[in-house]
Amino acid sequence: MPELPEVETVRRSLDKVLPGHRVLGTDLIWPGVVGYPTPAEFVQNVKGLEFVGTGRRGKYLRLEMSAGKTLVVHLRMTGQLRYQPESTQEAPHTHAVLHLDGGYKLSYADQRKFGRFYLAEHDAVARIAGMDKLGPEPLSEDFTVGYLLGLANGRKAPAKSFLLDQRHIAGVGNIYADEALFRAGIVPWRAAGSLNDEDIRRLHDALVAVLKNGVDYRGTTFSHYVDGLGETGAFQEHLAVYGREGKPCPKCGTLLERKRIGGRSSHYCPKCQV
DNA sequence: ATAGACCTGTGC
DNA sequence: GCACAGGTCTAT
Repeated sequence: MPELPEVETVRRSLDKVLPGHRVLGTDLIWPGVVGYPTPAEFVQNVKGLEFVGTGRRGKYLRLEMSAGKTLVVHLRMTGQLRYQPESTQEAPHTHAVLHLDGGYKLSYADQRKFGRFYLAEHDAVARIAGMDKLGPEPLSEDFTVGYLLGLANGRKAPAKSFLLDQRHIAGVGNIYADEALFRAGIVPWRAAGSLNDEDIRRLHDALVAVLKNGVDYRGTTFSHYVDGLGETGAFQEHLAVYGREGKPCPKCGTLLERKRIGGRSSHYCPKCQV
C-alpha cells in the first residue's frame, strides 16, 4: 500500500486525534510485528507513554511519545493503523492493539505481515528502523532539479528503478513512479544517466506534482489502504497509467501497456513516453 | 541486475 | 494452478 502520499495522509489523520492519549497496555496478537526491541520489551516500554506528536520520513511514520521515545511504523504493503473506539470490532489480520485512555485504541492490521513497529529513543530509532539512508524528502526544498541532475548522471539503472531507490528520493513507490514517468514522457526502462537536463527537469516537476496531487486526494486505495481513521483515499480515480494496462491513454488514446522493470510492474503509454 | 524471501489473498 | 499485489532485504 502506502507510499509517501498515503503515509502522509495517515500521519495527518492521526495527528488530529492521537496526541494527549496515553498507552494503558498492548495486546500483541502476532509478536512478529515488533521489529525492535523484543516483543516483551516493547509491551513493557510502551506502557504509560503518551503520544505527543507525529512525523514522517519517506514511507516511515513517526509517532513521537513522552520520555523521549518514538514509535516508528512502516506499513509496507498492506498495513493499516487505525484509531478507533475500544468498542470497535477488530478487523481481520489484526496483529497489535494499543489500548489508550479515554476509551480509544490504536489497532494494527496487516494481511501480509510485512509491516513493522520500532520503539526506541528519539535519536536512535531512525537507525534501528533502517531509515538512516533515506534520500531527501521530495516535497521539501532539499529536492531540487540540480540534485536530481547530479544523482542521475552516469547511472545505468532504468529510470523506474532509479526513482524507487529510497536512498535517492524518500517515499516514492510503484504507483507514483509510474505516474511521474508518464507525466514526464519518459519510458520506465530509459537509463537514468541518459536523461538530458530537460528530461530531468520534467521528471522533477512531474514527481513533485504527482506526489502533491496524491496527498491532496488523500492517497490511492486499491484494496487495503485506509488512513488513521479508516477512510479510503481517492487518487485511484485520477491515475493516468497505474493499473490501467489495456485502457486508453488519457492523453492520446493509445492502449496503455505494462512491462516488468527491475522486478516491478511498470505501466506506460507506448506513444507518449520515449 | 535479477531472483528469492518474507506472507496472505484475489482473480483469471 | 498460476500470476500478481502499494515494500524492502539478502544472496547470487
